[in-house]
Amino acid sequence: MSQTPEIIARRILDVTPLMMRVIHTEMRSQRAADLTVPQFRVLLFINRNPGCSLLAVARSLGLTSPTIFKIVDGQVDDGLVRRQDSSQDRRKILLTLTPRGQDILQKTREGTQLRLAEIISPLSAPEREVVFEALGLLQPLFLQRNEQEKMINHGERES
Amino acid sequence: MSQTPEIIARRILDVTPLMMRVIHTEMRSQRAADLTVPQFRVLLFINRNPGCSLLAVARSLGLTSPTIFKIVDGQVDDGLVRRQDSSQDRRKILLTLTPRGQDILQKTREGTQLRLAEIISPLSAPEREVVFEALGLLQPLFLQRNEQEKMINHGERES
DNA sequence: GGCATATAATTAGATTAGCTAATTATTAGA
DNA sequence: TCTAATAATTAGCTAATCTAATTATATGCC
Repeated sequence: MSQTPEIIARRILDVTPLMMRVIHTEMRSQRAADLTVPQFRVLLFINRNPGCSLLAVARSLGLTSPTIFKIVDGQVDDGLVRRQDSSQDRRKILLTLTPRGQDILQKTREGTQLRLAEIISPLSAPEREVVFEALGLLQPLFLQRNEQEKMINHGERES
Repeated sequence: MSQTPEIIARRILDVTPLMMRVIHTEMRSQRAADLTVPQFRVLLFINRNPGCSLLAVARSLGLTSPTIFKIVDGQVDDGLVRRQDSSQDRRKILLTLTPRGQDILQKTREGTQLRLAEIISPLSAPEREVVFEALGLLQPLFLQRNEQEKMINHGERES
């Protein structure tokens, strides 16, 4: 018998905050790096998009520029991110990771991934298959949803 | 071919913050109720376990008692939760929802669940089955992990 | 029965993340 | 050129989270 979308939604609502909480905790316990989840996500984005603007980060994470500003500001102080003025458009800044930022990003990613891997290790191979497939199904749906919301908030601009 | 726990972990790390972000946004957009995610989860638990203690809420959500205390305190002020002394154990308090709390919980749950249901509506019935099963597999693992962490924290304070 | 210890709620104080609104500098356009 | 829009920033607020400490009560051991 098939589960309705409502039942699935209910379960998403139960489980997602729980997972998020654990991810938070695991990430903090990475002694070397000690990044929070938003900090980690900012580093990830800058790593994938070197030379991006602050606003680009904000849009991609679905947050506002003051929020990203604060996070990036702390990361510049910590020597993880470099902020340069743009010569093309002097209103903009260009964000890149410092070597230290790259290093810490990689360590945190590896560490947190390892802890999560431990947590899910009781799953059998077929069960892992199910989880993998499920997350693969959910990801594009939620990505798309985020995009839609940004459109609504910012009007219809292209990045 | 089987996915390794590391691959699954990576995917959890990609998808969970994304889902969380959408849940947050959807929940805030419920104009009638305007609950945050943690507030919502607290109400949910008290609704399922009327007369529970503060610590029971904290444990079940994987948070500390001061955190829950603050949330509940606000909800008592807002007339959503009732706090009574326990006659059996006078250290404890008994938490129940007020009618207003029940009402707001139901409205928010319906609203947010409906939005989530919309988001996942592109999934086919078998795909929904996969998602449902996957979340059912993950939930106990992450719940258990939360419990373990509390143990560890307690233990380290003594040593 | 009385003291040591454990447990439950709370308080205090700090940090991080998030928001909106306002400000400043710069670019673009009518 | 003067006005609009855009990018970064600042200011000031709220919420959620933590650890550490405090208070009240219960439990268990001698």
